[in-house]
Amino acid sequence: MKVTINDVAKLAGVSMKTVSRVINKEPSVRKKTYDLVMEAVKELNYQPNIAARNLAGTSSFAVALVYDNPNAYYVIDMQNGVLSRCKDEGFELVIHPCSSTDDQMQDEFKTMIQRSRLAGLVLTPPLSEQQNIIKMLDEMNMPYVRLLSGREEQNEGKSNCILVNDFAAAYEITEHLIKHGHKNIAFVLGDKEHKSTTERLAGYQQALTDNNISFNQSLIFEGHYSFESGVNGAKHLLANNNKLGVTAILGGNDEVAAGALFAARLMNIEIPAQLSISGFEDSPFSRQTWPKLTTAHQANNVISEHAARLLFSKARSSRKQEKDIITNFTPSIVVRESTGPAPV
Amino acid sequence: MKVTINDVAKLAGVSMKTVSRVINKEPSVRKKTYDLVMEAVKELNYQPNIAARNLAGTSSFAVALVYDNPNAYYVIDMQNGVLSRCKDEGFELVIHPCSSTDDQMQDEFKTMIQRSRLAGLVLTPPLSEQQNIIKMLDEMNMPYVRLLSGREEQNEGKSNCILVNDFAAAYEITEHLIKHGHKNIAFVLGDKEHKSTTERLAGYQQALTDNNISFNQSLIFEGHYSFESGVNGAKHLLANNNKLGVTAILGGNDEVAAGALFAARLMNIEIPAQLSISGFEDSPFSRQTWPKLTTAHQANNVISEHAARLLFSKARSSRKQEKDIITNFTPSIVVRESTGPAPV
DNA sequence: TAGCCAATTGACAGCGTTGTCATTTTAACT
DNA sequence: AGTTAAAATGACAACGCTGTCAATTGGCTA
Repeated sequence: MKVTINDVAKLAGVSMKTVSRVINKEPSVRKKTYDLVMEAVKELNYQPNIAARNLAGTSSFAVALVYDNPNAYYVIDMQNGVLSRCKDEGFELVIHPCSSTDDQMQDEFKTMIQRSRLAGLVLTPPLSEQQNIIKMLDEMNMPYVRLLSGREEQNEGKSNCILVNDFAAAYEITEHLIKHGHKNIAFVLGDKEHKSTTERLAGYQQALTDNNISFNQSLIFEGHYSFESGVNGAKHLLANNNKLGVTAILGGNDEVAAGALFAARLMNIEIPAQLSISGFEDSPFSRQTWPKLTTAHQANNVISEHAARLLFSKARSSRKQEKDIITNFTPSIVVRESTGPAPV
Repeated sequence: MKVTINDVAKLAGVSMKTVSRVINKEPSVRKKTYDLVMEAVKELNYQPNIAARNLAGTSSFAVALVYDNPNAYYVIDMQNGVLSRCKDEGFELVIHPCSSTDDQMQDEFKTMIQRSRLAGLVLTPPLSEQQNIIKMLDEMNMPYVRLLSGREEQNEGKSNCILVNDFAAAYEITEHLIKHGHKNIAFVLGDKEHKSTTERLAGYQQALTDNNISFNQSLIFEGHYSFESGVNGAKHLLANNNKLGVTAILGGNDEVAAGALFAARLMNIEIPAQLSISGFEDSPFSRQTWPKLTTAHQANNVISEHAARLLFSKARSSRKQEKDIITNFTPSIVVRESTGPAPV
């Protein structure tokens, strides 16, 4: 029942170590030997024992995904992306949800790392922005990859980051609206603690500036990344029979946009005839509203898969200090039914 | 940096094996010795090495959660529930999303099991209903716990199941509506392949029967567990200026209900004044609609935690064949703003 | 053909824990 | 105090693999 590396070695007529070399894709194995071993592996349907590999080897075969995010869609995408890479590379995935506001979090985090003997970690926002965490990992000499909201050109002192260019996404969406004749474009922001919020706001402002539209603070609603916040924000912005003359609303993310959409409906405002609404992230949420949301597609599963790939390469070549790698992802706008020409 | 069981043993002045006994909460360790060891453990901040435990021990310290469910909220709840138990018990969690329709699924599944050397698995619907999977696990003699939709009294040939009583939930919601004067209660069903769908329908029918309301097939819309299906279902049921005289709609789950809600709004139907709507599951979804949905609360994180607990106890006492344990969870109705008295 | 270096392969110890079984200690009896 | 069984503890091998380093092989030059 249980097939060990020794069984394979015997069948192939080589030593255990050679089988090990083949399994681990080490160089300096003759092609002929390689084939011989692989044949035996297939014949016996040999499955390497992860525990033994972790124990014996100097490096481990597990990575952790750390998150503190209430958005289930986001988390699932992240997991699936990392997981698909893990499968290919024979790694295990340890998921570690946590609360960044919890005092004990850091200790617990450390415990988890020590227990699991990780090859590395993937950090998602907002944890990826937390300096104490980064510092701890550096001290432990533990490889990690961070997912951050940011622009490539701003990369100062950052290393091993995957940047999501929320600035560009917001710019593009705003420009899309401007091209459709919108001038009074409101924005229901997400949590201000999140870098993505400030980046999206900045992109929005830049687009206005580049199109000679002056920024109007009263069109900005400081909210949260939630449906309710979208409802409240839209209600506020459209108050008094739309005194402000808002013709478009950017939602901080899709949930916020969905909330805004709902509030507008309650006020008997036609979407997109009377009001355009857009979100960010292209979560399933944006397809569960009606009309469907124009949003900025952010391929979280692709991004997380990339993060995992980066982490693996980093973990493997731990001796030669790789250059600090930065990868840039720019969401692309997806135009659906919730945006249209500005009403005349 | 790295603290082993040997370090603890030396500090405590006992053998490694005794430390091992303490760590594993084995009996036959004197209280005094126990305290001594625990003190040393704390002083050194000793963390047992999972890989070594898995390798050396006869049983392993990892369980898998297997799912094939597009509902992100559901999956996250399941994960968190199992995970919290894992943390307490020092187990690792391996997550295994898969596609039950995929041909290769079963092979891949088997590979995963062999690689990970699991203590057991938690199976969620619809995989938990698939006989080929169950059979395979039985043949492999691999412990598992199944989450199923069903009623305790129906338990035939089932073992180690956690039953969610969707029948009772539907009954309760239907009765709630009947008590509020509703007679023409429509139902937008979920996927008919899911046991939960037939169970919910049966509960609905029983409640009608018990209250002398005849079942009307035209009030049933066979849909899917999706927002869009809810929209379509409601449109269909309320067509022709509500020819059928529907005063309430049950959504197959919260997503479906949210869709129905949206469709109703589009038709300028006031909720709940003119139409009551309810869902199932009490996912965050039900709080992201407006008005918030009346639904049947199903504590998935509690359920999954319970499943994990059951699995651990099963995995530990593998020799004595425990009696086939069945646990029953009955969702409880949560009345929010989407239901009210029937219009007169 | 011998000689030499690099490429390839193998022998063996050891990773940190637990299972087995032997040994010691304790408690409970004569 | 002496005996005995039970409880508590310890010594040591083993889990399945990889790192180290030594041994072997092959290819090439002289």
